[in-house]
Amino acid sequence: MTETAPRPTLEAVAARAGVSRATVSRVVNGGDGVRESLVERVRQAVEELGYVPNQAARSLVTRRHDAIAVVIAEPETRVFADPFFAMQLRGISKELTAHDSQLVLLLTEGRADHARVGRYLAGGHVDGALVFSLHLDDPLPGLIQRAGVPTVFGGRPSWSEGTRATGPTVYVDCDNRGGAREAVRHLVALGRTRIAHITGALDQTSAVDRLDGFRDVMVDADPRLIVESDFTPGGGERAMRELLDRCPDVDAVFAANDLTAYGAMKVLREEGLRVPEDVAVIGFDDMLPVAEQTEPPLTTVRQDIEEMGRLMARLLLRGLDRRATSEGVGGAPSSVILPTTLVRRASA
Amino acid sequence: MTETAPRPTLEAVAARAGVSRATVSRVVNGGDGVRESLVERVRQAVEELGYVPNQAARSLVTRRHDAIAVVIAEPETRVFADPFFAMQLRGISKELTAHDSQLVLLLTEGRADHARVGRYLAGGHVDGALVFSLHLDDPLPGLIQRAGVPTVFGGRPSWSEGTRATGPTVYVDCDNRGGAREAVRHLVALGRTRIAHITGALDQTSAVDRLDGFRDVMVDADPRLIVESDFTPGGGERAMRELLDRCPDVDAVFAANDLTAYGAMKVLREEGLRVPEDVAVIGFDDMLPVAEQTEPPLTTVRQDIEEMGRLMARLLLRGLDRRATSEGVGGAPSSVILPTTLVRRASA
DNA sequence: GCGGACGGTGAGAGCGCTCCCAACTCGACA
DNA sequence: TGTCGAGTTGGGAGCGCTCTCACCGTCCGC
Repeated sequence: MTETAPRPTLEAVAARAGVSRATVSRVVNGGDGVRESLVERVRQAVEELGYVPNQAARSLVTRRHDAIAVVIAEPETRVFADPFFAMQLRGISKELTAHDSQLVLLLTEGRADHARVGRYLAGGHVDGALVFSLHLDDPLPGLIQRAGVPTVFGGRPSWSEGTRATGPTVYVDCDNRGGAREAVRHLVALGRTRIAHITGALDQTSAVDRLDGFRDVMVDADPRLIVESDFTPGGGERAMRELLDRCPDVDAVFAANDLTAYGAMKVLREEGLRVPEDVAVIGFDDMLPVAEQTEPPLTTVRQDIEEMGRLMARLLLRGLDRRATSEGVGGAPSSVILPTTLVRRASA
Repeated sequence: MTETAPRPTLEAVAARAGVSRATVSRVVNGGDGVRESLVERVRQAVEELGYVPNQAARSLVTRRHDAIAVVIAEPETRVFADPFFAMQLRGISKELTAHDSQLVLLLTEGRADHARVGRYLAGGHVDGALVFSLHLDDPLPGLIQRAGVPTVFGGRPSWSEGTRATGPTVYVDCDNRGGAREAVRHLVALGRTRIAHITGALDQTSAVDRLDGFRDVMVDADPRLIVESDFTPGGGERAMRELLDRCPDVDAVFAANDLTAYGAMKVLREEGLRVPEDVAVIGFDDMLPVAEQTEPPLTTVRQDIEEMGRLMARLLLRGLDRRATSEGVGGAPSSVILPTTLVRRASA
């Protein structure tokens, strides 16, 4: 347990370097407009005293924090089990690093956490927030809105159709519906007729949109061929069992994501059904560690998850810069929908 | 992109409630020693204005932040692929929530990140830090020490034998060496004679300690039976291949963790070797999602990872409270080594 | 040789909050 | 009736920093 020492202040550095506080501040923040010899002297004093600016004091006046919160409304167990988040974070992380901003990860699980995260955001610890994995009746957006923290959402929020009081909602998503359509059309093209869909968690728009895409193609699908699930491998297993139970004649499955497809394929194998001969399987996400490891390799809808993360961060940062400068340069950032592509491997 | 509104200050609330700033502050911080009627009036004013305290201003004077940083010195891809971290975070999270502190997760990957994280910690954003997954020549501890942030380490740091200038290092770890010994003894008891060890990343003390435990039992082990790896499934596969190549007569493997064991078993299966008949396998961690899913279920050394996380948080918080109050109450926290237990399943 | 422009520097206000201390109000008690 | 303390409340300093603005010397042009 390292012990704290009283930390030197600007004042101390100023005294040591024989200049004013203002000059030290200038040097610490870039050193523009300060004579070279003084810059050097101040730098040395900073070094000798081990001076580090007090962020609280700085933020108090600048109202900037050089930190961005990433809020994921899922319990740790799921966040860490799903490579999806890792990939988004990777993208975000890269972008923020380039902007010299710190990434602060906040996980929320349950009401109490929501309130705490709300307070954290409202308390002014960060300049903005990237919010993922919203659920339908999530109180989080409301809290964030009240907190007045600029936010970009990952995935289309449920209210995205309308406009909130505070202005347009900015989000980044992939073309869930279009991607789903393409996947199902592919199954149709393969001559499959009993095409099922294992949905994602339907309290999230991505799951709803993919389901809509499925229905776009299978206009009058047998309702028994649609099984609700939750984006997890375990959920995929349960759903597949139920599906086989209801419709033993199913010959294709479009799973809401790769993890679900993985679980489904596990059950198919256990039941002695061959993929793709007996049942063709398509996933969604193209999560490489999953999709390439399945037996057989998974046909899936690719979305560039890392790029989504990067884009979210970029939109947020651009929005922040915009308001910091002359408010209006370059136009307000708006939502982005990224395209998807069907990746054909062996499972369908 | 939600827009910011100018946020009300204490002053504004005070004016609205017709009291002084000091009184509002008292109410906001618990309301002790304020007449009930005033408390009510202030509460209402707070509500009406949507007042939220400015943390920067508060921290500036209290020097507290009610936030703890968790620093993991691994790239996102690994952090999110390894359930180990998820379980620790779960424990930490529970403990911090109970203490009403916010968990701030910082991942560092590479030099640049280290510097940024160092600055973040030194900048006084958090009250303390929990640091994981240190590597041998990590500059992080040095930076943290300079930052003067109270820290508890997860896993024994390499310098733990000595004492640093700033006082004793506090860490939480499990009995890696003892656990390893027990595992290997079990293999010996099973009558195995060609017992191999696939190590973890040897720039981490946990891997070194487990290797030492292996050697404690296999005093004059054939050096070819020790293969270096890196705690990942892929690494386990590669190591197992190399091992089979070097010593086709191997009849038992003690893997440095469950993920490695998983990779090794995959290779054994591919090579047509039966577990445990031909080769017995033992892992380390008892990571349930992995250990129970393998074919056959994995015999392994259990450590209570979640408890480790909880304990780390508790030690840190206790240390912080101690210094906040009369400095010395209850004695300085010291490191804790948790016991391990061998969990016998089918693989050995 | 003088006024003005200009780069460099310091003084000081103030960000929003906490907390010490003085002041003020009562009721109790002598 | 005067005094005292307990219980409340407000005033004001100050946390460490940034940023405006006034000031000071220099150097240029006329």
